[in-house]
Amino acid sequence: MQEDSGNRTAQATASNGARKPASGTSRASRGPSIGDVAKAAGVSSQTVSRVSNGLTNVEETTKNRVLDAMKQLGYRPNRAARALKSGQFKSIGVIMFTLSSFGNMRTLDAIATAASQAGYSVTLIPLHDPTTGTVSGAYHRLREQEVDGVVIIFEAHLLDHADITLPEDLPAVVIDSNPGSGYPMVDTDQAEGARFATKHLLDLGHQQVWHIGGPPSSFSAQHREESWKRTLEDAGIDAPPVLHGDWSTESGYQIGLELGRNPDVTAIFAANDQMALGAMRALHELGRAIPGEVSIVGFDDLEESTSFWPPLTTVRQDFHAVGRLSIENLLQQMAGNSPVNDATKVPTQLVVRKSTAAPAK
Amino acid sequence: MQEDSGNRTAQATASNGARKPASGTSRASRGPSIGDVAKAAGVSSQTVSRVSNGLTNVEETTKNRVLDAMKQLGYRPNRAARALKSGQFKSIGVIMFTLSSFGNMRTLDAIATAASQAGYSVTLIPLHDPTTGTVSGAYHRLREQEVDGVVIIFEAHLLDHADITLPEDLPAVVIDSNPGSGYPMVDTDQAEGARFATKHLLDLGHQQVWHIGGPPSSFSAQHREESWKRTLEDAGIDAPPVLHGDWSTESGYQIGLELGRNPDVTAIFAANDQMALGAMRALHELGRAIPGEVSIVGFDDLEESTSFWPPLTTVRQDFHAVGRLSIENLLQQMAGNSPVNDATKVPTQLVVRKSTAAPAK
DNA sequence: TCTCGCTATGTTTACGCAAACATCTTGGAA
DNA sequence: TTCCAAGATGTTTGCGTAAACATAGCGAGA
Repeated sequence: MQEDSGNRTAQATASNGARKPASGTSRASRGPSIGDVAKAAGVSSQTVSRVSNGLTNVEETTKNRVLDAMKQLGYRPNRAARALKSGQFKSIGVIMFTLSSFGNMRTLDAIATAASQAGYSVTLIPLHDPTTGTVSGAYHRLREQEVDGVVIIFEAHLLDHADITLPEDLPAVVIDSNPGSGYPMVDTDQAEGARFATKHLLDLGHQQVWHIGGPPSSFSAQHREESWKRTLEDAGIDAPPVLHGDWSTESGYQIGLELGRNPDVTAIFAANDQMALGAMRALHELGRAIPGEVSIVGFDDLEESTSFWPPLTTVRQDFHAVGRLSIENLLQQMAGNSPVNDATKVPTQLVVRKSTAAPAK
Repeated sequence: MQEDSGNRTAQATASNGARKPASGTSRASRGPSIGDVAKAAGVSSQTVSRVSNGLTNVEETTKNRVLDAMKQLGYRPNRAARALKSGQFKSIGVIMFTLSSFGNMRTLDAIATAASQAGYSVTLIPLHDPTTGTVSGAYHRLREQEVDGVVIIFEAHLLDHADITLPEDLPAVVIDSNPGSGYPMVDTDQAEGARFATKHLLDLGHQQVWHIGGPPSSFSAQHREESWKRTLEDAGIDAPPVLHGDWSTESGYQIGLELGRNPDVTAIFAANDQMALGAMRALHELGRAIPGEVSIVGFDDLEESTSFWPPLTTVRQDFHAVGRLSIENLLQQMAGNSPVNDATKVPTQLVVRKSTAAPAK
């Protein structure tokens, strides 16, 4: 029912096909070209091009004739040809080590939306092995793929290790990096969020706030930790030692076990919701009431966090804004505007639920 | 240092350039072309092409000379030109309505990995508004973007509504659809997973298993529900009415409240982990012990599920395999092999944790 | 009436690459 | 020694598009 319709245009290819798929060139039954449309409409190909690009200097009737021909033939401009001619690819690359984190995913979602609204497609460049070799491979691939700009989503220490150098004329935006990276940066205001969380616990009357940190190699984690520490110090409190997890619930669980055994611990700020969840599990197992004996605050605001037991007080990140602003910045750069070198910070929001309360006296 | 090298070939363009960045064509300071490399190496461009494509019939010394020249000039092949010439784009499109679901994101991750290993890039086609217009817009964009194949990740009823018709010669694979869609399908073996979950509860001694279903429009949800029902019937049990959520924790919570008030309910199978989580929260609030009074099983196995309170017994989906197999199928099709019309089912695995136990007598 | 100047349209060309074909070299068989 | 086969390399060509450059047509002002 759908296999005998192949004889539409060409006779140049009339004799091949039947044999075997050959090297791989065969199946590209190309669609109608600008020339086919021109022939059908009885105009020159240049006129078709003008219509296709929305130029105004085409007479109404001619234009309609061309449009009809396009529709009839199902014409679609060939991006490859366009890119070759114009040197632009209308594509934005996203370099990332993993999609599997909640934040990255949401950010990517926003990036894809914003990019597609601006007429750009998004090409994924996954990097799974953070070694020099792999990253430079990705760099190469980037060049090959000829994107017009890139968004780099990963923790900047990997960037450093990787010794990645993007083509100097390639617009780039970095997410979750340090400000000194040389690229414009867009990120959640980590410091603000951590301050909100810490202050919330302090305001409830806790004398001390313990911290479950993210991996020290992560700039997000560093910023949250620094801000937590500074907030305590501003309140005249010496910060207790930090226990570092790796963002996973499991690491949060282990650290929660440790903290939970210490009766002095009444307030915990975890660097993300998953570690907070793990810690809550540990506290449950130890029989420590939340928030009766121990209060806990997370960071991220996962969709699930509202249904954790108890529902988790946390800091909401606006990943959507991060993604959107990244693209805006990138588009600016691509438009040739001065390289925007500032660090855009996206505000956070404290979401108070049931995992925090005043300490028992 | 790199701005006075423009007199390379033409004189037709000799006088432009200096003025202003103009419309937007400017910044594409194109890299070296195959011709530049050829000149530098003192060979013909065709020889460079041969080296670039790994053809064997080039003498070792020549090859090295070309390679050196490539490295020195930082040459990278231009994909657009290659695509234009060959009719292939070395790119796979992924059509999806939302990235924000756990499964989709894991699947996408696997797709990106598998595709890049095969030398393909991945282009995202986000669809946020499931109306006919939007989808057909996406279809058009697809054509424009000239991908060599597409993976469609969304619930198939949207496909139906959208009345999407992919170009008939465009290889496609559908995930989470019904087998009759006309496209090869790859999906988790939903029926098996639901059977595992239901049977697990039955085996523990529960006389009845209630079900929190996903939205009826989702094929995954349908399959899970059907299989749950069949499993009960095979055990000689009449299935109770199904309560349908929308996959969210909130909907699980609402349904959990309802089920929890019914003292007859001792075993629940939720169609995903998030609804299971919501239901558990409801049960906690109602003071019903898990698993003492009520056992509950989820579906998905989120990373977090192991730290839910109590840790959730659930059915693990192998999203990675789904993604990988999709790409494998697509590559097969693109290689011109017979259209693989079967439905590939990826096995599931029951992960028993602490949310299930034998019913109290 | 003629010419200038604008708009609508057509023609040529090059973007970078790689098939297809042409040519040159080399070594071995007759 | 002559000639040919096979491999190495060069030349031509066209993929689809859109700038750059022609040309044709038509109205307005002198």
